[in-house]
Amino acid sequence: MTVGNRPIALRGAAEQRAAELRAELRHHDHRYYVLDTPEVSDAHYDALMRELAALEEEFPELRTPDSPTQRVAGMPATTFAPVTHRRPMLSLANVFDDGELSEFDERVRKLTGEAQVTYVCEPKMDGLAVELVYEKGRFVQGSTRGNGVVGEDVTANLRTIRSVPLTLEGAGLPQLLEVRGEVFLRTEDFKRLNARQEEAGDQPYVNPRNAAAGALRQKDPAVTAARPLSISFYEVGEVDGRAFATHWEKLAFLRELGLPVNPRNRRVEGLQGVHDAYAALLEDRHGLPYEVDGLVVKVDSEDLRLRMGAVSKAPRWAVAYKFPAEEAETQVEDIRVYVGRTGALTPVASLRPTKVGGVVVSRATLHNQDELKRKGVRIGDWVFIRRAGDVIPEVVAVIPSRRTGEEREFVFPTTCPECGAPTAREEEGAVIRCTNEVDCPAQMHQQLLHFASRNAMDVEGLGEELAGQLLRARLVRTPADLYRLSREQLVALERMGEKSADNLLQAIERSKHVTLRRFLYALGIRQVGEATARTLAGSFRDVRALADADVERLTQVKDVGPLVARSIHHYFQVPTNRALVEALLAAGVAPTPPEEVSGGALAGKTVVLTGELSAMSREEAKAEIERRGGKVSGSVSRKTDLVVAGEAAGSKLKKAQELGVKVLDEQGLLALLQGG
DNA sequence: TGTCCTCGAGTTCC
DNA sequence: CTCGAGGACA
Repeated sequence: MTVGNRPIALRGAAEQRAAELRAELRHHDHRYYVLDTPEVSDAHYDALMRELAALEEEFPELRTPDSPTQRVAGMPATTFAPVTHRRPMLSLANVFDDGELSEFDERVRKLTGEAQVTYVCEPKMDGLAVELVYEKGRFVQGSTRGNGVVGEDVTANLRTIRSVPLTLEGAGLPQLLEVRGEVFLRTEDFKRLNARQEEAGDQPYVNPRNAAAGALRQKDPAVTAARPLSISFYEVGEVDGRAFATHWEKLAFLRELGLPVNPRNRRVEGLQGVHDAYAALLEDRHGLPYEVDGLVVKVDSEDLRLRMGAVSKAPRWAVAYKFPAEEAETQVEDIRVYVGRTGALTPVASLRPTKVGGVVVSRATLHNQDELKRKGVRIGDWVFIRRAGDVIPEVVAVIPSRRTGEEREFVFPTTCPECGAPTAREEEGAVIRCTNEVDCPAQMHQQLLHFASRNAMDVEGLGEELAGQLLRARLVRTPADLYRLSREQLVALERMGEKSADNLLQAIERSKHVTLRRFLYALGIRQVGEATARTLAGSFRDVRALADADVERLTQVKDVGPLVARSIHHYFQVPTNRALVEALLAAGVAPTPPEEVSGGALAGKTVVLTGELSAMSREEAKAEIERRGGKVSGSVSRKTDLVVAGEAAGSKLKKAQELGVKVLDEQGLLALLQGG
């Protein structure tokens, strides 16, 4: 027996799945709209909705009037007065890739009979849609979208938004004007708000949109006022005595009235124009001061819009082209502890591999014990993860409602997982360390890698894998042993040919000629990074002199305070460290003190490099600047004399412009280096 | 004493 | 890149 041409069993399964999906979607709607505490990401919600829509497409008899697919979204809360929109506030259909966008464009052209359509592209700000009503130019009522037909009266809260004009100016104001826009939190304001939440001991918000939703739904407008919401307008609803031929005209009208309109809106021609706008926005996405989750594409001509109309919940003439999700949820399969160069124990979550922000993420750091405790992550937990731009993936929050009771609390080890030595927490410090200063294999491994790294001794070819092999084969215990390696010993290692062995030996040999600053940095003394190593090299000019210096003498060095001084002094008090230095010197490592530079072209200047340089690497540029007496620093401040901005320079360039610091491009730098 | 500026350290993926 | 904290300086 079949229904239509499908076996009944299949239909039965579909029916059951549809019921499950509906129940789940309703649950999430409640969490999201009523409780303001969503427990799944938008991407997850979208996926459920799409699955349900697909099922209903295939089995139309399953499409019930109360299905979540049949209404816009959400439900009115009980705490605010209901407002019925004069015209329903529709939501937008989503597309997720080029193919789906092309289908949209094709549909538009077919329905309108046009060969090419003009579109308006607007950044889709991640916030909440609202409608504001102006009567004779006075702001009289504001409401949320709600379910699209009935929303909530949030007039008092909207009044607290500084960029919402309470009265409109200008000649020929309409008697009645409805405007629609998005309420959102700027990224900066979001961070500040969350910092305050945490200080007050409250749960931080997962993202700016939820924070904005929370702020808008405050019963006390004073609380809303303390949360600096922003607004951007993009549509006109009901309006008296004013007709618009295009959407672009409408946006201009809004702007003339003094209503904020996004300056990134673009009017483009055809599909290609939309593609370009999308690519450009995606590129700038993280430079914008607010979160954007896609591009809204609207047919510009009002006439064409009328001819196209709307389907049940969304207009046919517009679509939201979504960016790849930067948030996802996944399960914590395990929590492991890694031991770093300084012995710091770092808990890392092993995640079920999940695609987020375009890449598959399988690990995320939990930083330290405090962080772990604050987030309350347990093994087996479902968590929100987020990866914005090039930023390292992070666990944002646990999703408590997905707990089954099977989750295990993670117990921070009291002994080092690598060497078994007891672990200890430093006074006032957040990190827990392995107390074995001498022969913890993990620390030895990391120290060896650090010693050989590019900015230290620069032993090319000595990476993660090889360092491990050398240690395991007991060919190397300290960095000094590198200088005793023979060709025979190396060739005996797995995956090590004669050519590779020779290359490595050469690299090791080359590293004997090293500057004192690199040498000091390579030792891995705690609190001594590249910058401190440089000042120490200039001040002492000899390792043994540094090793013999007492705390008082060390403190006299610029940028060295009591803590750094004690750390250096302590390092040379440990006999094995002292022995290491002597062994290195005996092996032929000959650190050279820096040349005295005086009166170079950049003497005494602080320079910051940002962006991508093409003619030289960052390291080369740094060396050239230093040779002329300049100092290269990592962050821009008022004390910075010059910022060199290469290709695709980001936040540092912006900061330089804000502070009025002199900026040069790469050409400018080259000219300066040559001239000097 | 408080504020600003830097530096060190840790980290993920390709 | 970000966080936290050391160090300089007013």
